[in-house]
This record gives sequence, structure tokens and C-alpha cells, in this order.
Amino acid sequence: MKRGLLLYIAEKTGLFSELQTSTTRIAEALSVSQQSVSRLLIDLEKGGMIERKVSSGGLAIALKKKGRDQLQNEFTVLKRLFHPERKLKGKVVDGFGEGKYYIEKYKLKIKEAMGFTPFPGTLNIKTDRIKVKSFLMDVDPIKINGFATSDRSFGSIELYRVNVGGVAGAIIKPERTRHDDNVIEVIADVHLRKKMGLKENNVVELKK
Amino acid sequence: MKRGLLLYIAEKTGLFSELQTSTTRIAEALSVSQQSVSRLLIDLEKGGMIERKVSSGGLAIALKKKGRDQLQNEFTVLKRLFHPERKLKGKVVDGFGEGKYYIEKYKLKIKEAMGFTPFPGTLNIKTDRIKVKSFLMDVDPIKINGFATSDRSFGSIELYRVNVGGVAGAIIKPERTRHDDNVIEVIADVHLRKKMGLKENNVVELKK
DNA sequence: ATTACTAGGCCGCGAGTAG
DNA sequence: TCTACTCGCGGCCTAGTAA
Repeated sequence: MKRGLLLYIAEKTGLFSELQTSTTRIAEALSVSQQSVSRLLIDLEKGGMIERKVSSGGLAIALKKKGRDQLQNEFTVLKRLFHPERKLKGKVVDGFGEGKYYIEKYKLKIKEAMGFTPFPGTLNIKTDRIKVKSFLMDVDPIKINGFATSDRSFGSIELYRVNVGGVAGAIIKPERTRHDDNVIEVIADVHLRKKMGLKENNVVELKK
Repeated sequence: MKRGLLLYIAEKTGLFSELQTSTTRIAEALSVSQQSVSRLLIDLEKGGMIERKVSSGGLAIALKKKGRDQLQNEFTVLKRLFHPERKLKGKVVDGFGEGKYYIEKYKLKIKEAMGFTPFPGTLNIKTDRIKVKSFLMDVDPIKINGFATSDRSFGSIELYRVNVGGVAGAIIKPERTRHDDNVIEVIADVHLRKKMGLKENNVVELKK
């Protein structure tokens, strides 16, 4: 609760200004009792987190350096955690030629969603499942819904825009993975492997 | 405490991987009892924050989406708070000619610290104390220590590199403010007012 | 070794109320 | 009105211990 109150003060003051308010008002905003707010404010003051001036009919509070630092430390920790990777490296691996078949099926929908007609085939890159998650954490995929032909049905896929060696492309993820999810498939409007002169085990770098 | 534990898991797993550990180990790291860790982990699991697999001789934990989202929300809040202003606007106001006198005294030291010889005079800009703090929050000032001549003593000053209309300069802050701290003084190696054709009340923009 | 139950104590919360 | 004290209750913690 103490932390919540400190954050509330930080937000209301924009870190630096002074906030004219009352314990009742804060209590309502945070859904705690007026008494608790009073007590917690005193605690925060004792801890050197805030400055607190009581006057008849209300109080003025402001963050002190220690309080700002406390929050900034938390921010630093979270920033390190959530700072998404800007690059993703992996090695070229051979696919099973499946990609070509599937891309043909989704071709029109991909064109519609991404603005380019995909080359019929995927560049398969072996990397690390966890790195992939961290790399894609901050981007929302473009989803293409599944559909059915007279023969069979095709599941939904997700596309994430990426840049491969200067070419705009996308990571394509089937909703139901066909293989090991340490391998990702990349599409573009050109034959990436040929254009970039890639062979098995060559290192490729993806950017966002 | 619950929050601390969630953060601990997030850090140890890098958000996505699985952590092999034991309640005792976590307890030591967080300075709480093994029993509390056990209970809190169960709570977090019930709340859908983590996944928890108990095996003989230890346990494996991983964050679930809800847990990551919780932390990311906190991150977003703090990010908004700590995202420093990139620009600072203010209006030109007249000084009292004092600046010229002082700059002369500190000239050599400023040259040494900043790499330019300051024009003898300051551009005084009226803005907002709080905006100034927010603008300067993420930069460390260059400090010039005070000194004394045979006549009198001069206090320490702090310099913050800024860009004014394309010119590299600095905000100069005396340790003991001579005037209203809603007014800041800017120096550069040219006569800013003349070079930029500024008159009283014109708006100026500072960048970092 | 482990995890996690039970029991008991402490601490924080809110209701009542004084100033 | 305001803040903040006292006090009783409940939830959270840890110690002991079973499995």
C-alpha cells in the first residue's frame, strides 16, 4: 500500500510539484481508509520519502529526492527487463520445402495484410525460443485467419514485420507450430536465400 | 512482498524462461522465510501470475502472461513519469547586467569545463521551475567549484549542456540562486540575443 | 534434501473519536 | 471540515514439523 501511495503522489505531482489535497481525497482514490492514508503519509515522511505540510483544512505534499530515487530505481529494474531486443540473430537451416506450399495458399491474404506478394518459400532460421519472445515482445502481430478449401483446412497465422538484410519481410508463425519453435520462418517479396547468398549455417540478423 | 517475489522471478527468468530453484534459495535471496516463499508462490499460482511445478528436491517456476502484464503495466506507469522532457520553452526576459560581471569571473573555468569561451553575458529565460527540473532530470551537471579573489568570494556553479537555436551552450545555475528560480540563465560562445534576433518576451526553445 | 501444513504472534488496517 | 490518536480485529509472517 505504501508503494501505491508513493506512486500516487508521484503521478499527481509530476515528481516535482507540490500537491494540495487531503487524506480523505487520497483515501477515496486509493480505496483505503482516511486513517491509513494519514498513517502512511507520516511513515513516508519519517522515511524521508516525502515532505508533508499540514495546515488547517488540508495538507500539501511533495516528493523528496529519496522518494523519487526509490521510484527511479524500480523504473531502472523494469526498464532492463522490458527493454526489448533490437536484433535477433540466428543460423540458416534447411526447411522441408513445406513453406513453399503453404505460402502459395496464404499468398493473397499476405499481400492484403502486408502490402507485398511473398516469394513462395520461407527462410528458416534457427535461434532461441526465448530470444524470439523477447525480440517480438513489443510488437503486435498481424493475424491472418484460417480458412478452408474443398480439400482441407488451413490454420490461422501471425505475421511480424521484420527487416532482413535491408529487405522488408515478416516472421510468419503458424498458430499450430509444425516444428520446433526454436526455428522461425521468414518471408519477403524476394528469394532471401538467393538474394543474400545464404547457405546453411550462415548467420542472419533480423531487425524490427 | 508478493510484488518483490514476482519481480525476483521476472529477473531470474528474463521474463520467459523457466527457473529451477527451491523455496529456501528464494527465501535467502529475499530475506523472508522459506514458509512464506512457499505460500506466496502458491498464491501467485492461484492468481494466474506464474506456473509452478513441484518435483522431488526442488521446483520450477515461470511467469505466465498475466504476471508479465502486471509488471509491464507498472513499467508503463513509471515510464510515463520518468520520460524526461526533450525541449524546454521559455520567454526572454531582461537581466540586470549582472551576468556579464559573473561570466567574466568564471570565464576560464567555463572554457576548461565546456570547451568554449563564454560570451560575457547571459540570456535570461523565464519558464517554469518544475519544467526545468523535469527537463534536466536525466543529465548530470558539470560543476565548477567556487573560488575567492582578494576582494570577495564566488560560489560554485553548475552547467548543463543545451542547444539554443542550433548553438551549443549551457544553462548556468549558481548554487545559491540570485533570483527567482523560474528564470534560467543560458550562456554560449556568441551573443545569443543578437545572433537570434531576440527581444524581450520572444519565445526560445532549449534542447538537450 | 525438499514442500507445505498448523499454530501462534505481530503488524497493519479501519472504526470511533478527540482536538 | 480537517488530521491523527487509540484500540480491536484480521491477515500475514515465521517456527515447528509432517510427508
